[in-house]
Amino acid sequence: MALTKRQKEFLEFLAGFLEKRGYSPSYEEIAEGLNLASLATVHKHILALEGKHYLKRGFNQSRSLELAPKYYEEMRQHRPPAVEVPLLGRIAAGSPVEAIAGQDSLNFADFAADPGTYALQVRGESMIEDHICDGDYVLVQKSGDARDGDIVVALVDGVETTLKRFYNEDGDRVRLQPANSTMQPIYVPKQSVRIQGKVLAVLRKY
Amino acid sequence: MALTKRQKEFLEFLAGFLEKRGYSPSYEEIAEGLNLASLATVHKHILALEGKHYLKRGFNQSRSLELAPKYYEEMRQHRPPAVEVPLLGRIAAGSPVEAIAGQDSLNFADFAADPGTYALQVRGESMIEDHICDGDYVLVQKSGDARDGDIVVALVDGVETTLKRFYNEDGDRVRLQPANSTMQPIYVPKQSVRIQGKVLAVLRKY
DNA sequence: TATTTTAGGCGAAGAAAAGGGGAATTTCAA
DNA sequence: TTGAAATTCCCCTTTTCTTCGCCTAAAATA
Repeated sequence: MALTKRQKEFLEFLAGFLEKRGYSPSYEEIAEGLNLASLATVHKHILALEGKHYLKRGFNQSRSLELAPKYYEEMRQHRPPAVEVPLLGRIAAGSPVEAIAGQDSLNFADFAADPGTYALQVRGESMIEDHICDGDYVLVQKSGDARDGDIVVALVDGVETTLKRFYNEDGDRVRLQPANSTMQPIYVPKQSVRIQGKVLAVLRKY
Repeated sequence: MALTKRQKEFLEFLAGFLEKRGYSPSYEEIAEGLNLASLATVHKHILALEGKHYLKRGFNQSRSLELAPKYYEEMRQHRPPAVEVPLLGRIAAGSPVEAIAGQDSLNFADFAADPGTYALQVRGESMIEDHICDGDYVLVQKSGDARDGDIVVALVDGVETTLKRFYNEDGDRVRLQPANSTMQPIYVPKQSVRIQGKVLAVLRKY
């Protein structure tokens, strides 16, 4: 059972009211919101939408309108091309899977929410102690600056691009710290390093 | 029962309308969208497509057109829900970004391509030497069996669920190997372990 | 090749939903 | 008890769907 134009407007008004005010509107308020002169019309819309299972209500109860699950399902479908997988819980060695309260899916769209996000594939072992391995992908958000401890993509002297942890040092210098005890940190003047982005996430495919 | 050219156009228009507006178009609107002068023609198309099970509708009901499951099945290959980020190249310590030939974007849909894919958040350090850390998410593909060396979600004795590397051993036993030298491998008879899935990917958010 | 079927199309008339209104009535909770 | 809110009844207009002929071209069939 599909929605009509007006019914969709009705639901959107209701969703907005619920969202903003936290409680159900009265018929009077709905009539006002939708430019209707008669409460009978409001009532009819409610009966229709209840019949289509888009909303629930209590009979003869004031301000008892609720959006039904069907509404939310449909809104999720139509809106973002969300690629998501169910997030079932947490797993640890030797214990059953714990369920996670609240969040119940992992949405990839979150990772690419910012239009300036891009990916790089990592070469080498320079971040191995941060558990970023050869072949992993890093999702990088374009950003001109970084805070201490951020993992950044840095352009040094206009030629070398490296993946390192970023730290401010005394005397207008910065330290670019690899996460590999066999490698030395790089100390460079602030002016000769440009932060191209911060690592938001790491992705590894097997 | 295959679609004709015009019928395909019809469905595509309908899908577009539904997607954008969130409700079904009227015959009038369809006629306009497809450059038809008569509502009778629209009606005929609808009857034809209903007969072929590509859409559902309510008799005599306004704006009640819905795409049937058959439509989505058939259009699946046409619909990459493309949440993707550009993949700019490879990065290594001390060298410029190399461009990657061929692949130039990282598509998240690939990770969840199989409908049985789910995510788990990792607790603890038992896979730390495989660079899977506390808090990381693993994407798991449901699968009853595993090959030696796969990282699997295994249910042992019907109670314990663990994340381990899987190896077949002599004598109808399997070894579940943590990637942490402080922890011991588990040896169990094949019958008392059930593989719930294989880890396809690891995801870490900062 | 002649004939029938089918997809696609046009217009207009008729019928049923959907949308809307006014006013009286019932309900519920304060 | 009383007022605010929900429900009902009856009526109206507009929108939308359905049906009935009638047409052409292409495809299938005899």
